[in-house]
Amino acid sequence: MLTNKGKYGLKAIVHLARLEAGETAQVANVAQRNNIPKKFLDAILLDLRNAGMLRSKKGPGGGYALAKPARAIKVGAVIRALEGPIAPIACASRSAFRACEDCGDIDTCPVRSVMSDVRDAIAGIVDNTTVDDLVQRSIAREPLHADYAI
Amino acid sequence: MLTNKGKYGLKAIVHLARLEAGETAQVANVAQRNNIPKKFLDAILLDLRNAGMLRSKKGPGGGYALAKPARAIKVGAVIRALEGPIAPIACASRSAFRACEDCGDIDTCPVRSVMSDVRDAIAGIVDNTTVDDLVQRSIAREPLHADYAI
DNA sequence: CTAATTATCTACTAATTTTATAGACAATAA
DNA sequence: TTATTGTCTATAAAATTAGTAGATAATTAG
Repeated sequence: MLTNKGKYGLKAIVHLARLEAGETAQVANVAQRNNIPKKFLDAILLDLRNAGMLRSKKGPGGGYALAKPARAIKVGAVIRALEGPIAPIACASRSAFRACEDCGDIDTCPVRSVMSDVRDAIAGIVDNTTVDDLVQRSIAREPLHADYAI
Repeated sequence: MLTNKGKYGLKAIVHLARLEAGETAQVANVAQRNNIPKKFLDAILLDLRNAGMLRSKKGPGGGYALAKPARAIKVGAVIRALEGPIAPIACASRSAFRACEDCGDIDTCPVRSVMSDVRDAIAGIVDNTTVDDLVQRSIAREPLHADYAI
């Protein structure tokens, strides 16, 4: 499940990725443009900054910007930074494995088996989609850039 | 995310799928063998019964059994019955679509775009894996049936 | 230096969801 | 008729999510 935190974070990072090179955006602006509670976004952007995806600057004219090219930021990294492991269940996680307390034998557990497949399927998407991919798709779908307008 | 409810439900239905043809199992037994709180499992099996996957019989000698062959029950159906839609976010759900309140334009939303892909990836696994598949995998991984024992 | 601006940090609260539990009721078999 | 087993309603504890309040720190402009 993607919580509001993850959703807001993805929207915000796409917003930042669409800025001109060198430009920054302030939290208040990103929040307003994307209908995100400002205080909540404060905490979210801080997480993404601490994860190395954003850089920030205080004071007048300050704000946030990507710390690296949008094509170098995977959607999976954003989600993991904000929501933790992507596996549907801890025993199927690669980065944060933990056995269930109720589980007799992890090797024969049918739930773990299918949930590991699900984990891999999710990773196959989020770790092969970058923030730049999202920007390009958004642009491609905006009315003025639709196919029939070419 | 798979909650305990979904995990317990999957374990229980696999348990029932491993019974002899015509045999039933009582909730108390399924609960004990799988380390599931009995009262919680009561509610779970009821959900699966109401979804048409299980049949039940009251009284002495009663219990639960599959309502159809294990190969006709998809993991996705079990999860949906117990946890609702599989999409990570409502706007990416096919069965229970709902727009986000904060979303300006659903057609260009980058979050919805990638989460739709994730939804399809998850469905690709859970809707192509049956309860019988889980049973077969469990059996194949049990020590006495391991490859080296052939 | 001062004042305005903007990010950072800590602490807290409210709402929602998950994870159950209690106990009465209904059906069935011996 | 009694013991057994599923069914149903109501409730509560625990955990997670979603936010808010308010002080602090850094930077810029004047």
